[in-house]
Amino acid sequence: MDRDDDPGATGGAPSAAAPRRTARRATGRITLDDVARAAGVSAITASRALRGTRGVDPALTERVQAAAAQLGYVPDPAARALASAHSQHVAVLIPMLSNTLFVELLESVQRTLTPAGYQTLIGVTHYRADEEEALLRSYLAHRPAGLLLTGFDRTPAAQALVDHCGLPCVHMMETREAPGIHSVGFSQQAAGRAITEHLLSRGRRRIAYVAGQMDPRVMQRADGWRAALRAAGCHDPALELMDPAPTSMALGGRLFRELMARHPDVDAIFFCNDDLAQGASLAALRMGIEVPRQVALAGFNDLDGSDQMIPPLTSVRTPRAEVGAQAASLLLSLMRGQQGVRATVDVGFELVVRQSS
Amino acid sequence: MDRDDDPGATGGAPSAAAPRRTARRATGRITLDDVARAAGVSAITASRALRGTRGVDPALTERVQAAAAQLGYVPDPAARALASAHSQHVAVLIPMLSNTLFVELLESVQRTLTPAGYQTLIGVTHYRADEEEALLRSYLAHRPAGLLLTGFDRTPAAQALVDHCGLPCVHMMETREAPGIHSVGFSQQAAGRAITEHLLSRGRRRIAYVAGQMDPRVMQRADGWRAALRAAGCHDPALELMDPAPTSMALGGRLFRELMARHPDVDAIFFCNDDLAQGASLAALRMGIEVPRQVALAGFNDLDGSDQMIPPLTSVRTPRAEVGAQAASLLLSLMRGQQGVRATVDVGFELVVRQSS
DNA sequence: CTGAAAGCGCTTACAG
DNA sequence: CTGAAAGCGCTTACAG
Repeated sequence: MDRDDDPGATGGAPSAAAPRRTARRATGRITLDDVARAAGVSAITASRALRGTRGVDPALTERVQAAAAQLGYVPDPAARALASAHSQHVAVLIPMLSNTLFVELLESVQRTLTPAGYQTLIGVTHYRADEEEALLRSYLAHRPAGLLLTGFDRTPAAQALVDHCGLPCVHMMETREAPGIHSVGFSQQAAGRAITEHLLSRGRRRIAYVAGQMDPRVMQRADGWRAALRAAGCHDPALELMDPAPTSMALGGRLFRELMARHPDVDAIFFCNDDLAQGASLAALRMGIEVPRQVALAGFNDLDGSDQMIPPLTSVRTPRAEVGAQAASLLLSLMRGQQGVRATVDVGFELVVRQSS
Repeated sequence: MDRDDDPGATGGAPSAAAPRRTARRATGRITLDDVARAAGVSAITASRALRGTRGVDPALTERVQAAAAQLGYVPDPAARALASAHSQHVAVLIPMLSNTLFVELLESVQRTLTPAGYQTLIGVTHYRADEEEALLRSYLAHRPAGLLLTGFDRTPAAQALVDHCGLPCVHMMETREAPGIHSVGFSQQAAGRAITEHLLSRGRRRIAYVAGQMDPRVMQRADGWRAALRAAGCHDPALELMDPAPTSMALGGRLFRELMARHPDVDAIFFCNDDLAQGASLAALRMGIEVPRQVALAGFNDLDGSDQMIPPLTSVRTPRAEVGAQAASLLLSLMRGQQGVRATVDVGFELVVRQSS
């Protein structure tokens, strides 16, 4: 029996046989109660039907879904997080967005996580341990369902937060075999070594390493460069040129000029990132330094434009999209409590030899 | 009197003179109640003290803050959002992160919003109206405190969501004078016109417009280009070359070759974004086409590397950091309910004339 | 200036 | 397979 004069009825909410339990909330928001009432079930059944919990009568599920759709019901993430102690957020911490590498990584992560119903909280650390710690603290308060971190280097406090939060966590870009640690990446050291060995195979002996940013992975590539040169008996520490500034084409040009002025006998340069190598390539062109005749150039990450340089740049293609996709799906498995997932995924890398070397 | 055998006491919570009202929560989380108890005040007073609501005894405020610090209390954003109907989130919707323009815009937004206690929810729309609408719907469910949108073009449904959510909203990158609308940007049309007039002033008459992405602002720049050429009596619609693909150096090279093959008499090109112009510059170099003698090149946004090109590229410097900072502080004013804020802020643009034109 | 009560909108055990 | 009760951790009125 429908009482149209019911003072609690504010508008044409579809009234099923179910009794009106409360008047429309003060906020005006359409709630689970509204849906349950419209479907003629209890709130908890509506909740289960909407979340796809198994063990609900299919007929009821259908009725609830129809009611939700008709009312335009959108679950309140805050209420859900408060009640269940977990949000549908995944916190993703990356060092910098101005390096397109991380933009591609992020896009790939989202392509996997979004369809699975998770929302990414993007945090940019600017390569600063203190910023990462602050972000972690703030994001953890939001009770995310999982964590996606870049690399392994962080403050002890940040590490403690990660260790004690009890949340599934996957590390990206580097790999590390350790109990309870999940990671997707490749060996930065091996990649640095491989490109240096390529330059050695071209007969180069005075091979420099030029880097910006100096983050952990840049240092690991330096290790690879050093190891290859030591093995070949031609390592010269003076040919290591590092600058803490973020990488850019402008910085690449500047460091190239600096290096060539100081060591005119350098016959090859390995840059920690392609933007540096691109800037160097243009500087060489301006300075009349022939590439690769006088000096061979090699970059890292194979970014947009490297194949457009004159001559086209040799680089290392790093599968960041693959890293993002695999890290995200590994995290999904962990968040779903699946057993027997792989702890470490090495996606490898690929030398892209072009005319600059 | 402290009863150490109290079965509700699970662990060494600092027990002040205040009575234990409830046992420690099942979740183990440190709550406002814990802080209030430790400080010997009620939960609501602790809440007010921590939020800085005026009208709390300074002595109490100090005691509460000390207790919170000592216990390592972190407010629960979900509970706060649920109770107050507003989170400390600001949803920021941008089209793409692979265009560094938006990365810089975003960084600038965060530099203003983060210190003010707001957290940015970054949403990337990929220039797709349907993705923007979905993001809006999802973010609105999180009850953000404010909205930062890129431009004005969206689906009617998305527009309705923005209109009816009643949330403060600032539009970025473009400006529009309309009642109730807040925007920070500059005239894309005027910028397109200015750079074209510059090329005209150099004596060029066969001036092409080459663009990728074809988003609304790219089209507005096209309008400016068209207007300038019409005014000069030398507009040729055949010299408008647009491609829906995202801009990149590779695309710039391809479009340049295509244009020069089809219209060898072109004597200047205005590119909608610098990455296209950079790719074209390198293509010209490879093809032996002299810049600017045979064809002048001009880009847009003055991105990293444009001053490294051979010759250095003429461009339009767009103050995206300024846009981000001003948009964020305008939004802050609106969220704080301040009256008499400026509805429209035009931050202008600047021609950067280098040797390519 | 301070507090007791109610409620925000969900989900988690616990019953049946 | 379904539901009534309690509770998640805060803040909003409403009193005093």
